Amino acid sequence: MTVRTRFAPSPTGYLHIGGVRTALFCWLYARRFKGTFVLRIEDTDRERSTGEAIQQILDGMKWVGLDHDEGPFYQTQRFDRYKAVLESMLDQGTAYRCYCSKDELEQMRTAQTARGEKPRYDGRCRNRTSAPAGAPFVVRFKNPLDGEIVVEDVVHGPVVFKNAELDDLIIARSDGTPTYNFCVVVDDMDMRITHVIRGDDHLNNTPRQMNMLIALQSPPPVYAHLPMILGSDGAKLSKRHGAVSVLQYRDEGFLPEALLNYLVRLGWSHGDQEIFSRQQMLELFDIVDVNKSASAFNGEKLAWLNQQHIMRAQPARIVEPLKWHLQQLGVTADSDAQLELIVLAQRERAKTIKEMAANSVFFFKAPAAYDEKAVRKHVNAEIVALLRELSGRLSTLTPWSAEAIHESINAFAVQMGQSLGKLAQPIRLAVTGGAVSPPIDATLAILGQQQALARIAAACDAWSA
RNA sequence: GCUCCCUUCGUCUAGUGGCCUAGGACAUUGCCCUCUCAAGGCAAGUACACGAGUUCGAAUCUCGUAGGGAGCGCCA
Repeated sequence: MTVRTRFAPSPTGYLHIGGVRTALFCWLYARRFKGTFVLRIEDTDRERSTGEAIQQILDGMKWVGLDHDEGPFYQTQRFDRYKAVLESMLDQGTAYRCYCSKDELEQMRTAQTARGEKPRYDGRCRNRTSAPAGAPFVVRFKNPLDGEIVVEDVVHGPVVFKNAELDDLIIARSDGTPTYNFCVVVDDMDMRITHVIRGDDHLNNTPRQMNMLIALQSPPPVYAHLPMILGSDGAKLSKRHGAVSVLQYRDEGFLPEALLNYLVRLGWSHGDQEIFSRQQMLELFDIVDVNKSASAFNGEKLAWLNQQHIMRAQPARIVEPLKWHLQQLGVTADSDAQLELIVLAQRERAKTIKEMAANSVFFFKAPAAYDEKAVRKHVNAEIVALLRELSGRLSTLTPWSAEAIHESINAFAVQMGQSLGKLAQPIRLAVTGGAVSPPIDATLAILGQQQALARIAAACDAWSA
């Protein structure tokens, strides 16, 4: 039997972290076992589903690189099929028409709640023989009255439900449209899904779905209910901490591989290993290693992982996103070769590509001003004189490489009886305007001889005035 | 309220009866390295929710308690 998994978001909002984690586990499991990953859009709620949300989900999935083999399938395009299954269930007596009004149901529920019972449908239309002519009705699934149904969940182990606890759920509304739990069952059956991997907020739906599958004489799939992801405060994920569109992480300068690495470690681990490439996740992931408890989202660890991935990536990999972030800051960079050098120089001092871009603007724009506090600390007349002299030497330096620059400055410092630090900081101020940058030799090398010398000269002039 | 699920450092986790005076990672603090900032290295503090039981021995098994979460819609 080949593995078939599915990710089935409902397009009522953007694709967020929780959704991506679910998708990731489905995708990983399918890929790991050479199976098929199906994407299905659950858009039966026409009120809340939007085309924009669908596009967002597709874009998000694409960005993180979770590619599907089949789909996307849309439930709204399968209504005929649902209708057919509905009819056959009615015919076979595994479903029945219920004529109870919403008011009647509401009364029933309040009465039950008042008695301290779980609100549920009491099955009063279950054995109805006469149908009120022309009255509106819903269709309910005829759930078994007694016995037990056990969900053999891969992450939770066996979970037992008494059928008596389950009521007859509505599978078609009075307007004839099918409801979620029913569509899921028909879809999973039709799409021959072998492993249903989803959030554990669905665990309570599972026994009903299994009962329907049994009624349809279709063997239930394997279930794996994933623990939830909580916000950083331990409460439900909200916009404050993570429940934003996954695409926002792209815009904040995160690498998709870092995000996936972070997410895969929420509820899953492989010994003490923290950093996983996409390839390693694929080789090591198994749903049976997933743990049961919910986990809190931690942005700091995500940021750390992001930096780790930035540092490990081929510099060329970072060039495109870096360009994009620079563009956002009004800088157009065209030399990929130079950008690769910038990545090399900056990657251990930026947690995100956005931050890297912000730290790198000076390579493209001469400083408009100099950090006053730093100038006071590092610059005086003597230093300016030294810089002018050093500048003269650097003007004849060839090749203009980091090594050569380092040697030249070092030799000059020794000759003048100065420490390298005494000289490096003022040079840094002159060329960047601030007190922080990559090593001064690399910084000057990337800047280019002409630009570096021009900036030093300009600074000396400014500081002499 | 009822049903179901969950419970190891602040956070993510290792751990499946003796290797645990509980390991790793993020974060925090200190030190080292050092031209700045980082990165890196080293070190420190911090956890088995609680209570019974089983056992020679329990973070690991059982039961109870507490706390947290989910579900109980003509939403998905």
